[in-house]
Amino acid sequence: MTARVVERYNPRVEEPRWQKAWDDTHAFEVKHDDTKDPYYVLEMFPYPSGRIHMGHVRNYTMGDVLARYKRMLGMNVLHPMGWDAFGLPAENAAMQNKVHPKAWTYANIAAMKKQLKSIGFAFDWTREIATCDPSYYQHQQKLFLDFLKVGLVDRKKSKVNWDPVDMTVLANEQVIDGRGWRSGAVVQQRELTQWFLKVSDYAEDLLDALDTLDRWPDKVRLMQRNWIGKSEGLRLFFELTERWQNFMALEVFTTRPDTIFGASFIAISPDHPLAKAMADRPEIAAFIEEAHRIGTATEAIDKAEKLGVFTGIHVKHPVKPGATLPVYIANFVLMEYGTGAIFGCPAHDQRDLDFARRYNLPVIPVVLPDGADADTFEVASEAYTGPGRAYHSEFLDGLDVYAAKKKIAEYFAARTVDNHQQGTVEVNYRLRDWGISRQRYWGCPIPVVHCEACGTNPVPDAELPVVLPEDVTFDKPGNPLDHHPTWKHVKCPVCAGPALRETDTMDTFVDSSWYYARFTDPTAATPTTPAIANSWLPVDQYIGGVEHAILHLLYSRFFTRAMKKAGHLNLDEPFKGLFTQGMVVHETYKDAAGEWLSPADVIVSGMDIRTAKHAVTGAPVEIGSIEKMSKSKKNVVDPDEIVATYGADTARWFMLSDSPPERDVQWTEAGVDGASRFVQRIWKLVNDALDLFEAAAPAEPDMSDAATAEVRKLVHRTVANVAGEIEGLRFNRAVAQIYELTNGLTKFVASVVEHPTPGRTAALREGVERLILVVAPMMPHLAESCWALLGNTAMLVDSRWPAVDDALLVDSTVLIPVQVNGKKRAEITVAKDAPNDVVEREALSQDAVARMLDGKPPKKVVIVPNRIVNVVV
RNA sequence: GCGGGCGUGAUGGAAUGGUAGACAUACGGGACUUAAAAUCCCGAGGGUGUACACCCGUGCGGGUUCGAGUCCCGCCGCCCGCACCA
Repeated sequence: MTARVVERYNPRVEEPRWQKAWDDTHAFEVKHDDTKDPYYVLEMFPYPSGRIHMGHVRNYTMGDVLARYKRMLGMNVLHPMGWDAFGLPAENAAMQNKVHPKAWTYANIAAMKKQLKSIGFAFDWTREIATCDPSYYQHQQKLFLDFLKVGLVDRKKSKVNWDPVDMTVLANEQVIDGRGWRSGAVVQQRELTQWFLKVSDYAEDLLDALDTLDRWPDKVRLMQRNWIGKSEGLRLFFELTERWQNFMALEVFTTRPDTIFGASFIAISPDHPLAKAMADRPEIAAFIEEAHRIGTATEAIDKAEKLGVFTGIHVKHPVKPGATLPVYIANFVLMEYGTGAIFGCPAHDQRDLDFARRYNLPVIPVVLPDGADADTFEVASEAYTGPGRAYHSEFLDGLDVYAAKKKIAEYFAARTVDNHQQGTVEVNYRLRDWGISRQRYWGCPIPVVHCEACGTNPVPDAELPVVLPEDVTFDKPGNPLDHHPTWKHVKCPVCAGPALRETDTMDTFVDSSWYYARFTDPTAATPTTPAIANSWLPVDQYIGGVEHAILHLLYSRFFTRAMKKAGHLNLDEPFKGLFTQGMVVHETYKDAAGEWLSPADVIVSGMDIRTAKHAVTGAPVEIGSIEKMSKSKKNVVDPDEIVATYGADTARWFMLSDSPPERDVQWTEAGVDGASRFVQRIWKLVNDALDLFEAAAPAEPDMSDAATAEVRKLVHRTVANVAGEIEGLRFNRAVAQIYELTNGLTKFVASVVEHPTPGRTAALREGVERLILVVAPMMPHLAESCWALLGNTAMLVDSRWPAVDDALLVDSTVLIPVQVNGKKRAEITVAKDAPNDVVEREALSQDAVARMLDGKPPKKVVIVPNRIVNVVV
């Protein structure tokens, strides 16, 4: 036998070769046909910032493994990719670099698409969509108009963060210490008329349906649950002791009506109508202004003291005849929640207690913890919010919190104040309607026209899309659409008189709220083709970052419901399975001057005490903490460089190895080197095996040969296990299984070389082929090269996942550990499913067991069949 | 503050209540080589011991169990989310 000269596997040649072959054969293009089972795997599409980063590589590799695996199972796999292409960075680039947002965005898309292609993802690129393209956003405008028709759109005033220099609305996260992140100007609270999508219409449904999402992480469901923030309570009227202007009564919302006997004050929000009506008094005006100032500095809320100002007004205590409660304006009461007014029960609410201590208001405990003594129980600096029984509460005394709430609700329901039922049971949600208006250029225009004569009217369907004008300038602050000389001047669609276009564009979260549906028929003349959308959706497996756990996923869930109502599809939940992957992190490096350094500029050495120096200057470098890869800390590794140096398969393999996918993975040189070595090991294994195949006559595996039987069991077990791990997205465990198989096969090659038989060689061929097939979803290029080397003329990409011989998964004998008092002392090999008495006899006959027994009979022998024996002495 | 998660070798991490440390990385030793790289083989939680072997060991302290990394209670530490939501 003459061993071939094995060239090292060269990904720089092989990878582009297979990428081209897949392209040429349209391997990943999927048609909507119903002969095969559909499977929809989707990764969160990227913002086209210009470069992909390792986080994308990790995210898309996971989806790709699943897509390729499901394809091998014979499923019709939809695996599309597109671009979340509207957004502020394009406008910033326009301002800084004098490049048009459209040109900038499409150049970035082209660059990133090239990068994604170089990693060999099995995307159906014929379905590519960019949300900034009129062919996409015209349908979004149609959806907006349809939502308007079915009553899911609202136009109302709302408070916004207004940057007076940039003349734009800022999101909360763009306000830093009360100032605009870009201009540094003090942000104002302004009331603007905004478009809203009525998410809150579905609050209850969005909450309830979380229970049906059993393939979502509990963590995400919990975050959504908290975000929706349902609370059940009572709306309760308090009558003023005497009328003040038009105010006869104050309405509060409370979830603790059972503590009404402990009430000692009323607090209203600085934005409450009563507070506003009193703003002519200087001390109240000053207080309101101060509260607003703190309100914008989000961080300051943490430490903000509970402050208030007394209004001079009192209300009648609703259950203590003759008693009154003072009314304060308090900085901790939010106008946006409930009624903007509360009653304070200091003994059982921490905020109320802090407030009461400051203003010397009474603290009256009315809930007694179980086991506490009514005579001695006191509330000092910590409010008691736990369960217990009502006391000091007259007709509620003795009832538990739940029963007391019920009874007091009935009591107030039967009374009236100021012609209102005094108390009404009500459910409140933290979730509010979704304000989608943005005073920006690079977004989807809101398709409405404002006419002085006819009011606000939708743009007729026939006139869609409302296309963004391209001749805009960014040299003035404010919205370029608003500055455009002609664009906004149109005829009113109703009276044909002069009218103005809406110049606000939509929040970019709208764009990403329905793209998964558009992918099912990306060239349809309507937003979706309902029959096609319904057959693909819901997405079987959605994969992305946990940072979208709340907003994007909640908005998408809302959109699915809204699109259903408007007749565009017929399902409730868009994503059946959700997986949130961890970040890619890397060490950080700083030089003596405190400047961040790129890993490429640093040489690290040493083991226990690691030191680093600059690659060029040799200057000492400080090794910093491990952080998410980010440009600002320079701890990024460029996928292009990795692909150029190691190849895409190495990067893919490393991203899947070691760390559980939901956790962060640390990018290390050593790890990448290890992955790269493994690529070569597989290549060498296949080449070594090939020498043996060429020398041997065809045959069946010889199961009478112990080494053959053993290796075949390993092969079939691994195929079965890897399938299970991929299904469960436990890629790190799949990787470990594949390592074990490779180790096993490498050893087997040596034994076949030593004692070659046709039966052994046949088993080796079976093993090597299956190894390549199970590796294929993870390292598709290497797998194709090996597959071709093994003599296959058809591409592996069209191969099926290998069948498993179940008979090889069960052993006739089992190795069972024997414990004495729970500590392992011996192992026995017995027939599978051997009767307990046989197992017991065998176990007790072990030297180590006999020694521990010391001649005495065992107290007890626990036998778990085929698993373990525990002898209790 | 509230809610959730996590603490296992030098490192990333395995382990339906049933042999703790699979697999990988780093490390050490050996083979091959003029040499190195690559590759292959071997070793390895800590401790006692010539060996067979024994003791200790999954953040800390208790508990349940024949048996606990896993379940329960109480601490400590780290991470994440929400944050005056009445």
